[in-house]
Amino acid sequence: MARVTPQRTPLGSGTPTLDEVARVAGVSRATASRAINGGQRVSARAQSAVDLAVRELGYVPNPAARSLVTRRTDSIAVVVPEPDDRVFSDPFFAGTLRGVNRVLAERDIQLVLLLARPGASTARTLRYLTNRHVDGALVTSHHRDDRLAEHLADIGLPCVFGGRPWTGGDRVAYVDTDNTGGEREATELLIARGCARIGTIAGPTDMTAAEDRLAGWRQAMAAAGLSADAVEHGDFTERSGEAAARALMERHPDLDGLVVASDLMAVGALRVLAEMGRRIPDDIAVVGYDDLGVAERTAPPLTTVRQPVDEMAERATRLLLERVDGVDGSHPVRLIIPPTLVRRVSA
Amino acid sequence: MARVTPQRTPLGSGTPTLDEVARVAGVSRATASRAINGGQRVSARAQSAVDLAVRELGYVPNPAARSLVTRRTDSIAVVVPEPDDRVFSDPFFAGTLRGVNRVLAERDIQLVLLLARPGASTARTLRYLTNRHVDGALVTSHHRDDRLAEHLADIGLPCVFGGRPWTGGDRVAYVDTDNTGGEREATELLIARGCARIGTIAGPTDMTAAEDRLAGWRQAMAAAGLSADAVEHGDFTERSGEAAARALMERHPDLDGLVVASDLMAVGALRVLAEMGRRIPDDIAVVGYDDLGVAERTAPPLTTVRQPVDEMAERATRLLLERVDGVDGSHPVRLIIPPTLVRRVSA
DNA sequence: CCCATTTGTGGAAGCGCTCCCAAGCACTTG
DNA sequence: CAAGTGCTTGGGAGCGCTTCCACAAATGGG
Repeated sequence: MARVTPQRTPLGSGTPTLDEVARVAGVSRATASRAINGGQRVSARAQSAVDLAVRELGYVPNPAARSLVTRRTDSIAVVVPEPDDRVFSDPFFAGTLRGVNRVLAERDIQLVLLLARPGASTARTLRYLTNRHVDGALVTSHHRDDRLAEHLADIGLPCVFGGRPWTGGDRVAYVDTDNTGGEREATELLIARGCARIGTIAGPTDMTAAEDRLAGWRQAMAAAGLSADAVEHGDFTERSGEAAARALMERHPDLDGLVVASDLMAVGALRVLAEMGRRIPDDIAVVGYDDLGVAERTAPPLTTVRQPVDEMAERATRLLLERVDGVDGSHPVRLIIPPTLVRRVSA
Repeated sequence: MARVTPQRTPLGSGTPTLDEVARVAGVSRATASRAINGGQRVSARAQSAVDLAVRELGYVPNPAARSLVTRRTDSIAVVVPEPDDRVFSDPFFAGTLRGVNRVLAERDIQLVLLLARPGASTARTLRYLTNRHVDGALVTSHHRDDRLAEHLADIGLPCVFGGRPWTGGDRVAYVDTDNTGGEREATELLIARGCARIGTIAGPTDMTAAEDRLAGWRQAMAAAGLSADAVEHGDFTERSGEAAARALMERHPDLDGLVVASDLMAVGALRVLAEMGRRIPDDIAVVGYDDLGVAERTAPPLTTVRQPVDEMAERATRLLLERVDGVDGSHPVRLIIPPTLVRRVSA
């Protein structure tokens, strides 16, 4: 890590320091510091003198100096081990970021976005976290191979996972939704409406949420005594949903029900089904997963399983902040938020 | 800003410091520091001793301490004065983040995402930047009212804007694309193919990109002697495109050409036109703007103006890093990247 | 009215790091 | 052989801040 141009500015000239505030306010640096940080054990007189000086000088504390001694950075990382377009275009990500941001805004904590390309830069990400550049980490969209959970547990950085990690789930806290139950319920809906040949478009095999949903589909199918052989995998994108639907319908033209592990993939599937002239839901009923905006705008509107992403993100963030504050040692809490089936037209 | 639980860990126990590295390597702290930071003026012997000690101890430098003296944080902020879903679901944002990240990855600089709700938290954002928590700022998607450009120029933080700011454009650097020229060209295409009644769905009136595109449309219309009265505004979302198209077609049912200021809005417009039974491009030709993935998947594929978002973001980031490195004082550079017309089916 | 408490204050000691500077050293060179 | 040259090296100062600690001043109870 070659550093560049030190450019050691004198600074005595520009930015005011705590010393100057103290001098202007006519108190010691210690008192000024106390007054600025919550004002415990500070007389009203001193407090207002400091306040005035701060305003007058336009003083802002130097975060590096502060965090050097407090050992806090007042920022947390959101780790996304997947910087492809996929992440950004997925409303799941948007919702997560929104939820996180809402909580952080309350407390004046900043968000550092760590986009780690799988493989190469995982090391970099890990180094950054090990450095304690941030007070904690929120990991989202992790895959089987990045052993992030274990690594983070090893370095002892407060962290919370969005979604159950593959391994190390017993060592880190995570917030998840009942993917299995949700998809089971979705499948049961199709069964209840009389579908007999139900296929599924599952998500990537290296993500727990996808595998859990697939398991839910399997459970419902087994319970109804239906054969669970019509499975195709996508990667949660619309395009992959198209491809999967095409493959599925080719192998199983008799399908009258389709359980899709994400709304985006369902959009692709709907398009393919429309092309093939299948009427929905009469010829084939379709149910998606997510309900993050797209489901209500498809043709026809998509019956789907809603996961409360905002809430999950919010809960995860609060959990993380608690651990950062040291409220709870490092007990690996897990929080499961229930999904809800949302009925529209497609099933 | 009340701080929480100081939890002053002794640290002498846990994380190794430079002192310990120096002791283990049998050199002074100064030499150890030099060895770690690029190894200028360090003998091979000392260098390898330090390297060994670092590895052995698992030493990672404390970023706060380092940045306290170097006055650098090795991180930059991406400021998004608009944390709505809009930002996230817009491929423009995704492309920007991708471009930025690509450049930062080369240099081990981190990305702090500053989502500022318009109004309230702008102050917070500004404070964060004033604090010099980051070495520089990249501002994207700014609106007329956040006087971010002036503020940033005032506090003297290195910054680059993505898109020309409303005011203060003479005080800050920015990277933009020729929105006016791009939309003019798009309009000329419609005129060339024989359209005589051309309407436009413009973007929000408080964004320069949107206004520039509208100006381009006007220029082309004026040059062709056509009346430029069929204008409707959206906010770059699909939904607003729908509404605008509906309104436009109601007021001007005779339209045979439509210039839309974003592909997302064009998607909405296409849907409305299809509902109305208009054939595209025969009854009405449509041209979009962006070409960031959606245009090639519409029905029919959308003729559009491509803005090279990735490149713009990359250039902007490089420009920012130059200013952070102090290569260029604060000369308000501006960089204009040309758009290109991409012909598909819709026009 | 004195002593025990509470409350407010400032001095000073660092937090871990970088970097200036002067000194040390092994060589050249005149 | 003395003086100059270039490269390494470590001492030490200091970045701006928080917080421990000791002390002074105010308060209150017996």
